[in-house]
Amino acid sequence: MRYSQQRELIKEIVRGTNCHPSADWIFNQTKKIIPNISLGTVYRNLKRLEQEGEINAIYYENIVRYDWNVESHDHLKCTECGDLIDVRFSHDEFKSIVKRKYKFDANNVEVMIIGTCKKHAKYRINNGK
Amino acid sequence: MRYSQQRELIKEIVRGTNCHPSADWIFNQTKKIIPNISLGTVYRNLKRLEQEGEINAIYYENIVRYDWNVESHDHLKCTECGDLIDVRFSHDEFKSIVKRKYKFDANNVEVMIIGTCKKHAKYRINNGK
DNA sequence: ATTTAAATAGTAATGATTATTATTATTATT
DNA sequence: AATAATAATAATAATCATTACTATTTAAAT
Repeated sequence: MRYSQQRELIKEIVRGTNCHPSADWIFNQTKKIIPNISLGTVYRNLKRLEQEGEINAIYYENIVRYDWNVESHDHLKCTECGDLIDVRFSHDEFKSIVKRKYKFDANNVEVMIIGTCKKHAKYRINNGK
Repeated sequence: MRYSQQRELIKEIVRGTNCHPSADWIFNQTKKIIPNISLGTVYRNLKRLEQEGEINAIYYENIVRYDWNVESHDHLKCTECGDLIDVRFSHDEFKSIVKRKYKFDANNVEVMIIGTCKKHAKYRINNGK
């Protein structure tokens, strides 16, 4: 694959944040460095970087978000602030269950846990118990 | 909520299939019974039925699919044929882990297992072992 | 039967993503 | 280093899923 400074920048931006950004967010960041970069270029390169395993794509609620973390991992999604939090579970048990019960060959397991993160536990009482 | 035959039909169609249909598929089915039904009506009612817990919405890969099964359950997605297969796991362990380690209050856990279903296991050798 | 407001049909608008195409830039070749 | 070949880009149009709008219809209360 041929070098392009656009692709390098996009990769750098995804790797430089923990916010699991959308294509549009990444586009806005790249524009600060390359003002006339095209949105299509961002989409095309994100797709390619994902196919090559350089970055990870997360599908949830009709928007693709990207993640520098290409290791197998899962996410907590906070319904209050929208944040995605990385979390790591073992999927081996799931894989063996579906293999045994459904003859299904699992390549990948994606777990999304929906709830509220600790930032919003406003009225939690900690009385030392 | 006021009765409407459109909503009843939509509910019936979702409950009558195991194919985890999209809004568009449901729209095409309803048109066979109510030819001038509007796509917007289908979307509006699907959203409402979901909010009332009458049907379930599944978010994956930029398209919402619907499911009559409102019990907590998970899915296997076959990359060969696109089929979604229902499967049931306990999520209690996940919930307690994220509560303990991240102070995250989980309402819901969604597991999507990506792989190939038994229909495509063409070259599997069963030599009796 | 008449009234009232919720639901609809039809259509336009939106938002995310993909496709198209003429131009530009990287890399290989002379 | 200049030239040629072609991959990648910018700019724009198109597409697809979904939502918003509005005049009309319809369920249900009076």
